[in-house]
Amino acid sequence: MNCAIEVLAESGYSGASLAEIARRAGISKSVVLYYFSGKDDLLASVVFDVYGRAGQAIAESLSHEASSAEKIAAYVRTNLHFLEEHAAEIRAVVEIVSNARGADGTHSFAPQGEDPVLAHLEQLLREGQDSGDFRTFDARHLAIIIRSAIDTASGRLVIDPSFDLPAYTRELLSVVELATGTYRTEGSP
Amino acid sequence: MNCAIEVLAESGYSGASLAEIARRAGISKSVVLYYFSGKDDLLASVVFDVYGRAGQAIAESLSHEASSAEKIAAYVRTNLHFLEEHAAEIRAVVEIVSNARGADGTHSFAPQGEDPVLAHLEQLLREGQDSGDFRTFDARHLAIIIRSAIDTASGRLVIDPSFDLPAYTRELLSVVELATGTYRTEGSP
DNA sequence: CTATGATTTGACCATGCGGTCAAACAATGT
DNA sequence: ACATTGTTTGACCGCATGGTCAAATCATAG
Repeated sequence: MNCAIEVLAESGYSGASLAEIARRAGISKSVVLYYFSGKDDLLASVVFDVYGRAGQAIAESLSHEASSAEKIAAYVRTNLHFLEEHAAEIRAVVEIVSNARGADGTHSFAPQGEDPVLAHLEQLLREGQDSGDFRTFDARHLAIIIRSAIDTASGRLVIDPSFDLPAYTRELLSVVELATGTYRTEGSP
Repeated sequence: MNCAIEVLAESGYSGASLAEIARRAGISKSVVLYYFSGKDDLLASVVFDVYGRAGQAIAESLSHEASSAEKIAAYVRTNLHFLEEHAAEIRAVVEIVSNARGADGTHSFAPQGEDPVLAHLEQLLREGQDSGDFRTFDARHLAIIIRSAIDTASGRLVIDPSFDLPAYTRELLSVVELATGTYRTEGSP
C-alpha cells in the first residue's frame, strides 16, 4: 500500500499499474493480487486507510475547541497540517477519488449523494451562525470555497517544492476569519 | 474536437480513448489520426482552443473596469460565467491538464515554471495593494485561494446538477471583497 | 469519362493492462 | 523426515489501447 501511494503521487492514476506498483515494492505482480482481491480492492484500501486517519486527526483536534470560530480555525489548521505530513497519501487519495471509475463510467469513490466531508464543514459554519458568532453568509457555498482551498494545497505541495504551506495556512485562516466575520467591530467589547 | 470534449467531460481522461471519441463522432478512428498527428495533438488542440477563448473573454471583461476592486470582481464573475456556458469544455481541459503525462511521467500541459494564470491574478491583487485600495495580505496565496474556488466550480457543475452557480458566484465575490478589504470602515467618507 | 488528389475505412500491429493458474518455494507442526 | 499450509513466482490469457497502412471511396478538374 505504501508503494501504491508513492506511485500514485508521483506518476498519477494512469501510471499506477499493478506491474509498476509491484516493481516498486520489489515483489511480483501476483503477490499484490494474493493479498488484495483486485486493483479496486487495493485502491479502496488506500482510500479507506488515509481517509480514516485524516478524519480521526480532525475529529480529535476539533474536540479541544469550544467556540465555532475556534473550531473552524482548528479544522483548517488540522487539515493543512495533516496534508503537510502526509502529502503523498492525500495526493494518492485525490488521484484515486477523481479518476477511478466503474464499468458504467461513474466515479467509484466520489460520494453518491451528499458529500459528508462538505456537509460536516457546512454544519460547523451553520453552528457559528446560529450562535451569533458569525455574520450572515451562504454556509453551503462558503464551505465549498474553504474545502477547495484546502484540497488545492495537496496538488501544490507535490508539484511546487517552494510552496510555503505555513504561510498559506496563515492566509487561509485570515480569509476564513474575514469571511465568517468572526471579528466584527460592533461586537467588540 | 467537440466530441473529444464531450467524452472527456462525461467519461474522464481514462475513458477518452481514440476509439470512443471516434465512435461518438460517427467516424473511424483513422479519421481522427488523419487530421491530428496523434492523441497528444488532439488534446493539445482542445486545450489551446478552450484556453484561448477563455483568456480572451476574461481580458475583454477586465478592459472595461478601472479600479482594482472592480477588476478582481470582473475577473471572478467572468471566469464563473464562462464556466457556466462552457462547462464541458472547461471540465475537459481540467481533465487533460491534470492527467495527461509525457513518457517521463511529468505533466504534459501543466505550466513548467511559473503559472501565468496564477501570476496574472496575483498581479491584479498586488496592483490593488499598491494603489491603496486593498488591505495588506499575501497576494500570492490569496490568488491561489481564489483560483481554487474558481476551478472547483467546474467539477461541481458536472457532478452536481443542483449546484447553484449564480449563488456561488455571489458568495465568492463577497468573500473576495472581505479578503481584499475593499470596503474598509476607516476609508469610508 | 477519366485521371488525380483528398478522404475514409477496416484490417492489422506492438504494447501494456488486470487477472488467472499451475508449479516452485518456504515454514511449520508432528 | 515428512506432510501440510501459506507464500511467491513467471508464464500465460483476453482485452483495449494508440498507431500504421494498403486499399477503397469520394470529389473535382480537364
